[in-house]
Amino acid sequence: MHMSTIYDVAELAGVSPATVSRVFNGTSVSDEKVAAVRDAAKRLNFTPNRAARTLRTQSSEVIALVIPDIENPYFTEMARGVEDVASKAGYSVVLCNSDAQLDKESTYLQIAIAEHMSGVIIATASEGSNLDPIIATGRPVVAVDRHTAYDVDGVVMANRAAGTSATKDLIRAGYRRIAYIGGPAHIDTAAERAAGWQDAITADGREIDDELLRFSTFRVDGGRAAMEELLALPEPPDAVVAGNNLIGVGAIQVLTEHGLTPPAVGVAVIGSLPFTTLSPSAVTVVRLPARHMGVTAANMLLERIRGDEQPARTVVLRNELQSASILR
Amino acid sequence: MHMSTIYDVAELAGVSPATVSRVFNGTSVSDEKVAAVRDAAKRLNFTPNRAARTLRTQSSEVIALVIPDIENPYFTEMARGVEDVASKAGYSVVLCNSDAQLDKESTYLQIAIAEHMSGVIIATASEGSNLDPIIATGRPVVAVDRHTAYDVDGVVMANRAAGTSATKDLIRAGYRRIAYIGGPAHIDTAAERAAGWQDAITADGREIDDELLRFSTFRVDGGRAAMEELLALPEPPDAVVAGNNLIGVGAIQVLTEHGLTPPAVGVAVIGSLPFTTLSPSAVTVVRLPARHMGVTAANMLLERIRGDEQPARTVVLRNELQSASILR
DNA sequence: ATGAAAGCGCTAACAT
DNA sequence: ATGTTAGCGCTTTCAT
Repeated sequence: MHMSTIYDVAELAGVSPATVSRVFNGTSVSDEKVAAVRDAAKRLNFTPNRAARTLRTQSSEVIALVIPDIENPYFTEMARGVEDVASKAGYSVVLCNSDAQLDKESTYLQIAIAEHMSGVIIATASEGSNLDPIIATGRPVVAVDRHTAYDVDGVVMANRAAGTSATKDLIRAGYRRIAYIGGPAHIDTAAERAAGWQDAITADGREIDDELLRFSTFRVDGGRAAMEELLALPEPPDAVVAGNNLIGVGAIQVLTEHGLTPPAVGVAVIGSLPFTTLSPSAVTVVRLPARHMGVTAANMLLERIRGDEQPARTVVLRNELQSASILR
Repeated sequence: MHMSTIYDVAELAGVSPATVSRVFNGTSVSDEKVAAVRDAAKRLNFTPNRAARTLRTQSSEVIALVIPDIENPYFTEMARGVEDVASKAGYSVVLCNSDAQLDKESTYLQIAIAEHMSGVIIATASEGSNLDPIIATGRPVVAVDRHTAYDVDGVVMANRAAGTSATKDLIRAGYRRIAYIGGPAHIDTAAERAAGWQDAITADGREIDDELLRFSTFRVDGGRAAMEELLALPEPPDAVVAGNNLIGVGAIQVLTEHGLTPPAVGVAVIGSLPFTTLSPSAVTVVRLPARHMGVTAANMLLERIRGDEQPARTVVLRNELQSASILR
C-alpha cells in the first residue's frame, strides 16, 4: 500500500539516496552497491515515482498523439506505427482523441504542456487548430496527415496524386460520369484529393460538373448521405471516388442497398477499405501507408527531442494504386 | 519558453502563492483577488504544473485504459464510452495498447502506478495477466470484456448466451452442420461463447463434432485460417459462428473468395461487423454493446475513486440478436 | 565512487 | 480570507 521511495531503498541497501538514483539512471556505481540496491528495490517492490522525476527534470518520456477519430482504422494503424517506434526508444505514447473538436484538442494540448510531455504528434482537427501554446513552450510538434499553418515538421500523403490516380483508374475502366465525395472542404486533405479528381477529369478532356463534387464528413454517415444525394440526381454518376476509407464504406453500403454493388457503379477509394469483405477485384483502392506515416512522424519527433535544430521539414509519402481493373 | 509558476502569478497579482493555488482549486478567495489572479495568470500564460501537483497530492486525474488490440473497433468503441464518461468527470484517459502481450501489459500497469494514475480499466491480455502490483497499490481496477482471477469489479458481455443465440438463429434458418471459430481457448470470452454454441447444438438434439470447433486468434487472419481449414474438411460445415467481429470478417472473406458468399454458407457473428458493406439480411449479428460497456466500467471506476468500498461487483451486459432471417 | 543538501512547483496544515 | 511554511520523491551540483 505504502509506496516505497529511494530513501527506503537506500536505507535497506545501506547507501545514500543519491546512489540509488544513480543505479536507476545508469551512472557509475560500484558493482556491489548496484547489487545491493537492486536487491533492496526488489524486496521493497520499489517503483520510481515519475511525478517526482518529471518535476525535477522538467521532462518526461511521454509523447502525445492527438487524432481526430479514434474509431477510424486509418488513424489507429498510424498510432501503431508511432507506438512501435516510441516504445523502442523508451517513450510511452498517450493517445488523445480530439473527436475533430477544437476545444477537446486544445485541452489535450494543454495537458501535454502541464504534464511536461516531450513532444506532440498531431493530426489537427481542422484549419482552425491552435498550436501556439504548445509551440510557445518550445516542445517539438510534428503534424501528420494534415497540413498546418505553423512552422513545424510534417508528414503527409500525396493527396492530390491519390485523387488523380483513383479517378484515372475509373476512367481507364470505362466509366464516364465520375463523382467525388470528400471530407469537409476546410480540411486540406479533402480539398487536395478533390483537386486531384478535377485534374484527372479535365485531363480526360471533360468538363467538371459541380453537382458531382460533394464535401461531406470523413465518416461512414457522410459517405452514405452524399451517395444518396448523388443517386437522386436527374443524371446520376456511373462511378464515384471516395475521399477516405469510411466515406468509401458508406458509399458502397448505399450502392449495395440500391442493387448497384460495384462494379455496377464504379468505386475508387482513397485509403484502404477496413475489414472489407468485398472481392478486391470490385473496387479500386489507393493504399495510404498509414503505419509508415506514424513511424516517420515518430522518428522525426524523436530527432527533435534529442536536440535536432534544422529547419522544419515536410515528408510526403507515396501511395500505391491497387487497381480493380487488373483483376477484371 | 520559460514556464511561469504560481509564484510568478502571485507576485504579479500581489497575493501569496497559496491564494493562487486556491483560485485554481476553487476554495474561498475574495472576488477581487480571484480577478487579479486570473488576470495575472492569463498575462503570464500560466499553466499549472501537473507533475508538481501529482507529487504533492499523490494522485492525478488520469485513468489508464489498457486494451489488447487498438485496431479492433470493438475496443475503440468501448474506449469512446470510457472517454465520454471520464472527461465529463474531469479525468483524462490514457489509452494503452498491450497488443495482447503480457510484458507490454505489465509495463503499462507499472507506468500507471509510477504516474499515480487514479485507476485502471483493463481488458486483460490473457488468463496469465498479473494485476497484483496495481492492486497492491490500492488503486481501483475494473476488468472489462474478460474475466479475471482477481477480486475486482468487472463488466462483461453475456458471452454464453451470445454463442447460443447466434447458433440457434442459424439452426432456425435451416442450417444443419454449424461450425464455431473462436479466439484463443485460454481467453474466457472465447471459451464461453463456444460453450454457448455447444449448448445450442445439443439442445437441437445433435452431436458435437469436434472438428467443427476451432480456436484461433481474435483477428482477421485467425478467422481466415480457420475458415480455410473448415472448408478443406471432408465434410465441410454449411454454416459458421464467428467468435468475434474480426473472425467474422476473415471467415466471410474466405467464403466470398470460394464463391460461398453468405447466405450460401450461413454466418453468424458475435459482435458487430465493423464497416461492413454486406447487406444486413445476409448475416446474423449478435450486437455487443461495447460503448455501453465502456460507460459502465468508467462509472464503476469513478465510484471507486470517490471512495466506494462495497464488495466487488460484476455487471453482465445483455446483447441483442439481429437475425438475418428476419429479412429473408 | 559516494554522500549531503538544495530545489523542481505545488498543496495543505497551521497561524493570523 | 489570506499568508507562511513544510514537504511530496526525485536528480544533481558540490564536496569529499
